[in-house]
Amino acid sequence: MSSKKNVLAIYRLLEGHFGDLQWWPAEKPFEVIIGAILTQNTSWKNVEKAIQNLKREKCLVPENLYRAKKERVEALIKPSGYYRVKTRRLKKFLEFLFDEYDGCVADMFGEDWRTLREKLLKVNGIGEETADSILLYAGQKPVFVIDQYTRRIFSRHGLIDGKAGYEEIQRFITDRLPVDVPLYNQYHALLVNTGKQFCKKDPLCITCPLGRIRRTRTGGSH
DNA sequence: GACCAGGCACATC
DNA sequence: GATGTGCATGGT
Repeated sequence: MSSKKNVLAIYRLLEGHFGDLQWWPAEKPFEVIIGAILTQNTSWKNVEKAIQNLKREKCLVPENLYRAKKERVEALIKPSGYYRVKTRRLKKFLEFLFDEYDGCVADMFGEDWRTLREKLLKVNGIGEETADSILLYAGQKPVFVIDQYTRRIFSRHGLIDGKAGYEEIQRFITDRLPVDVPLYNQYHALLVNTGKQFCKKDPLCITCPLGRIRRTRTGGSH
C-alpha cells in the first residue's frame, strides 16, 4: 500500500472509531491561543482548571490579561503547571499582540499566515507546535499540527523516521492530503485521542483502531 | 512514590 | 547540530 493511501487509511479508521471530535475545546480564538500555550507538556485536564480561573476573573480577554499583574496571572494558571514560565510566555504573546495588532486577534489573523507563522516563532515561548495550533485551531489556517502523538503513531507504523524533524513530518503528511482546514483539524484531534486512549493502555494495538495497519518490526506501542 | 502529560528555551559539548 | 536539563501541577 502506498504511503499516500496509508495516510488516508489511518484517517478513515480513526474517524470511524472516534467520529467527529469538533476541536478545539474552546469558544473563542483568544481562548484557543491561551490554551495552546498552557497545554505545553501538560494534560488538558490541568489546563481546564487554569482556563476556568482566568475566565472567572475576566482575564480571558486580551486587554485584561495584558494588564493583569504577573503574580495574579501566576496564581490563576497555577493548576496548569510551569506557572512561572507560562506566565512569562503569555505576557510575551500579549506584548506581541498589542505591539503589532493593537490587541486585536482578528487583525493578527488578517495577516498572511506564512508571515504570521514566522512572527509567532520569534515570540519567546511559542515553538512550532504552539504556533501551528494557534494558526489552525484559532485562525482556521491550513497548517497541520505535529505533536508527540503524531510523531509516535506515524513512526511506529513505519511511515516516517522516528528522528524526522518537525517540518519534515508536516510535509510528509500534507503532501498526502488535500489542503483542507476541517480535515487537518479533525485529523490531529483524532491522533491525540488515539495516543491518549491506546498508546499506553494497548501497546500491541489489539483494540486500537489502527491494529490492522502495518507496524514496524521493532513493534511495541505507538 | 514513580511516571507521565497536546513543549520550549537555554546550556553545554 | 545533537543531547541534556529545568520548568510544576495533578492524575494513574
